[in-house]
Amino acid sequence: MPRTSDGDGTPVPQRLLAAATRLFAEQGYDRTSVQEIVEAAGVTKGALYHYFGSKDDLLHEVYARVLRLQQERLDTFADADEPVDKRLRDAAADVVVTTIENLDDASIFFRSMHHLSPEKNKQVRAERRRYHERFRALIEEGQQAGVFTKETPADLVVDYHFGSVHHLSTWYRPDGPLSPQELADHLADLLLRALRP
Amino acid sequence: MPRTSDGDGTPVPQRLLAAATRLFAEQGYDRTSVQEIVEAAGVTKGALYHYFGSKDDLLHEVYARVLRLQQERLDTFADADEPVDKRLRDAAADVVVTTIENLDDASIFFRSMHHLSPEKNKQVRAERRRYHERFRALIEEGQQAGVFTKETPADLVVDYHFGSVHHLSTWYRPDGPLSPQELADHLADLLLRALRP
DNA sequence: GGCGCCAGACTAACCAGTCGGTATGCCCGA
DNA sequence: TCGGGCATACCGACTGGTTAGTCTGGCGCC
Repeated sequence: MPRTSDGDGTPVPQRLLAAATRLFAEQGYDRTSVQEIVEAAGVTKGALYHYFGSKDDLLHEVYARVLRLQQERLDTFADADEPVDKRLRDAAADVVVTTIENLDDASIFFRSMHHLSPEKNKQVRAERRRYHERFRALIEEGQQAGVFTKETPADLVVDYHFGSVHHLSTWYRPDGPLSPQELADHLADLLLRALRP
Repeated sequence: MPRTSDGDGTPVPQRLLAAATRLFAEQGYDRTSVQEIVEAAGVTKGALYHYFGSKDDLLHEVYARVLRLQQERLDTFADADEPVDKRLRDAAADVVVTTIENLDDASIFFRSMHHLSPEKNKQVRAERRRYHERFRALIEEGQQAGVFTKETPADLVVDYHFGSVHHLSTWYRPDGPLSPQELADHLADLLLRALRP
């Protein structure tokens, strides 16, 4: 009964995406063969190339999914009806929690950018920039309002914080002493303290 | 006259290392063929395998060089005869400058760890940990002395800062408005402000 | 009877590492 | 001072294995 799914109920494209995400995170993009992916998803190459144009395409889909999710969440927090320092704090903490919940995505995101074709890379960078700008705007708003110090350019602060978020996939261990939320609170504290006038 | 160097004066092993560093940073480890490396260095495979055991070995050498340099510099700053907040500030700013001066090394470092053989990976991690501990000790010393807040565990602060340093290779552009030193000062400021009690 | 969905053999390209061979300088005995 | 043995430094063709992507065909639903 071949009809976009079998065995378990999830559709083939999603199974492929899930398998690819896990394998890319574990072994890296180049070290993962298309053969491995299709075996992990319980299908064959025919299926993969039916739904995706190339291996590169598969990677691009992973990026698209992550970007969409993060942007949505940021918008939610940034648009909330709260004082700017609370909005920033919530957004900063949320991105940490979300990243931890999708650690595979995160390690792929930063480690495999250069495997995307130039045009897809450009596209991802553009979306990434939008995200960055939104976050920066939040900080600038606080700086104008006098809630945050103006000593450090907002751009730098954003990169400082996201550097640490990016780094999470390198050192965070689920069996560590801190829950994702506790960790997120700490990191958000660091950011907010660094912004204190 | 083949005798460890020719054309320019630099010895062949160093030429190979330099070529490999550049290419690994530009294209990633897997995307760089041994053939490309030897061509960039102006030799052939015979030469490469004469000096290095494997492609993996070459990568390991890059890591060894970076680790040695960073550890040396950290030790210098941490052992200085200065108050703890100045020592931390200097160390934190120096690692930024050094990283910018060797951006290729930095992007390889975090992007290609998983390409090292398991045992070499372990070795690199161990050395990395030593570095981390030294830095953490500095922060803990300040916390004990009451110069830094104890609100955030020292470990976390270290990862927070190095996350941003790591991230540098992603967004830093030499033609940007800030000199490496200015940027380093800003990032060190952020760290110190986040640690203010 | 056609179309979406997929299987799996096949191909053309590439790549790390090997290996037999060559060239050069150095040491040491005669 | 000569020469021959030996080590170091390197060359480049070759091999065995792997890989992304193609293509032909078949199965079942509408």
